[in-house]
Amino acid sequence: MEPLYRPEGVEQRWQDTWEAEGLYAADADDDRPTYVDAHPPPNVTGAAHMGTAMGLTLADALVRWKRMQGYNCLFQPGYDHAGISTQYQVERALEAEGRSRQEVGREAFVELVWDWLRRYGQTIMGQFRRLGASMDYSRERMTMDEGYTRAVMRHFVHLWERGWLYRDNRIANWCPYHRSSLSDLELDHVETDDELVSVRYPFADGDGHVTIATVRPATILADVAVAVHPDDERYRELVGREVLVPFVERSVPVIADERVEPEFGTGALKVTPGHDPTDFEIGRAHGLPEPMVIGPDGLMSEEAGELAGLTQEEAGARVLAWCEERGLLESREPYRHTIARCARCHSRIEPLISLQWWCRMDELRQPALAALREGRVRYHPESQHRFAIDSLEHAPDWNISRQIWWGHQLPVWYCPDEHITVAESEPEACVECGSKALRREQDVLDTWFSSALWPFATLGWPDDTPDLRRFYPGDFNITARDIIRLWENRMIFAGLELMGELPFRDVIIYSIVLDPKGRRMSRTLGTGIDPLELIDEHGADATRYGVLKMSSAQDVRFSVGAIEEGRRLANKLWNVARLILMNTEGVEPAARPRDLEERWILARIESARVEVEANLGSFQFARVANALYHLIFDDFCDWYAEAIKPRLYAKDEAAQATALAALERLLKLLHPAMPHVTEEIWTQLPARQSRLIVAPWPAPEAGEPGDLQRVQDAAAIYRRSGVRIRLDDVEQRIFDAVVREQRDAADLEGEVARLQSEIARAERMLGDERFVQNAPEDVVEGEREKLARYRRELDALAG
RNA sequence: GGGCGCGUAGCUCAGCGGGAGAGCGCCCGCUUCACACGCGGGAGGUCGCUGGUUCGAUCCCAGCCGCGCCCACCA
Repeated sequence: MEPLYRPEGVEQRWQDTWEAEGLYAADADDDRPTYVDAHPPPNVTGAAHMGTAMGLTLADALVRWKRMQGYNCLFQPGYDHAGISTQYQVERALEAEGRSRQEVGREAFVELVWDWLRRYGQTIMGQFRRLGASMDYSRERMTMDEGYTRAVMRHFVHLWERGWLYRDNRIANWCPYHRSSLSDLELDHVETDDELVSVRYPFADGDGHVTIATVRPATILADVAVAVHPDDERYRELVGREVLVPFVERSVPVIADERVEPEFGTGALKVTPGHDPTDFEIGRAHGLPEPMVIGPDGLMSEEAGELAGLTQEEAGARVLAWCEERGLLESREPYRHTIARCARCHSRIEPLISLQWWCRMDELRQPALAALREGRVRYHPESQHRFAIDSLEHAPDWNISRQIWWGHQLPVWYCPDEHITVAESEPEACVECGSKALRREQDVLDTWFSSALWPFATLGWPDDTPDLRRFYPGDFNITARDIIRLWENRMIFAGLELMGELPFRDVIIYSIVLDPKGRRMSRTLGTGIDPLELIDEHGADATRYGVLKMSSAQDVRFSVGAIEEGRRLANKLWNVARLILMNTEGVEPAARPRDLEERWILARIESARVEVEANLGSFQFARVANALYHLIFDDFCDWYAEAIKPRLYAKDEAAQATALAALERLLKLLHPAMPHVTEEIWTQLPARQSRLIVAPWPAPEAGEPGDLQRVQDAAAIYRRSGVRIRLDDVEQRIFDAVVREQRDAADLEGEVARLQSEIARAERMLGDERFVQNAPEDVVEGEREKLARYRRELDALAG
């Protein structure tokens, strides 16, 4: 064994070995209790980033822990076809060759995407393996593989039969680049410098005008009304009158609607149902027409008359010029506001009316809401639980159709009379009129419509499979905060609706990893950090440890220091293992504690076991990392190992056997966090029955009462004394003796003074009736214990 | 605009009602036979600000100030 631990070859070897030996595999015939994570499937064309690495590490630590506890673990790997995102990447690649998707045609384009996936996809599972994620890679799935597609079709048909799907002309976010509608969740909102213009709308029947403000003068052409707030004194008498829309000189009514914000602009709103979501609602409420003057390409459409074909900027300029000539342009001022852009291609979003498929949320959300409110499924941390309930409660109907080509085509057919037939596979005839001239809906489903099925579609649903019976429901799901509404809540209601059972009990929301300057890590900003580079440089164990350590708060700054700490920890563990292994040849591990420090370290490891279990169980991973670090550095190495060294050199068999037993337990506790280095050391221990990855997790063990306390007292004094251990002396001492020995060399005066002042302080507090009566019992008890300890220490020093 | 969170040692962060902590960095001393990715010692802090509750507040409450993330149709 080299003195410097080098993870490079070691980690790769163990990853290969564990997988080859089937230790990651989940078996439906294995009837031990199950532990299941249907892990978030990354975008098939993506690369792992820090968030991916964090979610994966936390999940893997839990899975490894439970595997050692004897659970039949399923850690499910796979990919999401990620409709819009993937299509966008392939389109970009096409454009680089000077071609467009339209030229290629739909069928060929979809084939191209598949080719692309075969070539560039499938890289993330390599990254997952490299981090040591103990997934059952033989079960890899993709949300568009054959079986999964059947599940998606069944999902759609099921919702249709329940009467929760409908097709309607509604205003939707439209991306002119993708030529598709987008859900609200697929947008970015970007601050933009714009211009707010005020334009006069003259009364149709006389003098005077109403002034409105707009940032999009081109949409004036599609105005159908001017709206004011019903309580707005300034305009009350105008309601019911008619005004002339500039440029088109169409007469439209002034109406009253509560959606108008009297404080904004002039308090009068031009109503353009075709191009604005609020206006659309107002228009529907008042039965107004819904003309559109902007087309799917973002340019002015035929309905814009002489302005057809112009960009919105050009058209807007023409409209304003027209107004200016007639004295209708009141003002133009710079205006900064946020506008919606496509999260993928950053095109400016056009709200347009289009024919879309929708999923009604009213009934679907109810069982999920009840489950959340009753705590049958819990988000961690608690604050996210409240957010999840709130966003599910207010979720509007779900636009599930997308006008793109890559994805699950809706299982919907239309006859020439536009009757709708919904079926899992191609029907023979229209269900209403029997017509055989059916054409299939061209739209595809929102990616999340399929992702929502992940916890059970990966197990074979809609078929009744042994896997499904064994591994559903799962135990937890772990994800980033911004996915709660997109995915987590939808898995919850889909699981309840289709399986009749919640897909998991716990949802863990991990930290958002910011760059060292506190900005969001982003590939486009170049502020991302590639986990693979970290693994190459520091090792997977070190990276895992660092990620655990960083995972405490809601937003965390990336700090390479945490990963370096992990590397030092791995090295430290490696070296203390060398010390023990080099000096215990031919000895079997067995806890045979004789001296106090031996009883103490076993008790200390036991207390660490309790701490690790409690914190893994409550998903407080940073505390796990912290507990392990101090256990190893402060207690096991600096103290225990130093103390027993002479006995190891002297081939004291009881000490040797105990050291091996202690090391064994230590490795087990550390394995979920740092699996590779621990397994590597494990194989070098004598008489191994199994791999560490499947070795039994330590059972609770009773120690000698008081051991931990007594040695900690001695250690505290010893450390403060400033005297280093002299190895030849250590062998003979038991700790009470050590303390006596040290006191001559120690700064006794200072130590005694300090203890006396502490004792005085504790006595003062305990003598204060207000404290004893008012403070919580455990606090008072804590003070009593401190007082007792200080007195013991003082006695020990006094000899 | 709404929600959530954060301001503690130069940096990254723990602690969350009774002694101000860790790791890194810095200073001093150690080629001690597991480890210099180490060992021992040390310097460094009005615990963002202002009030309140309490015998006592870094910790609880309120209000400010600063920062971040998520969300959002004020034209």
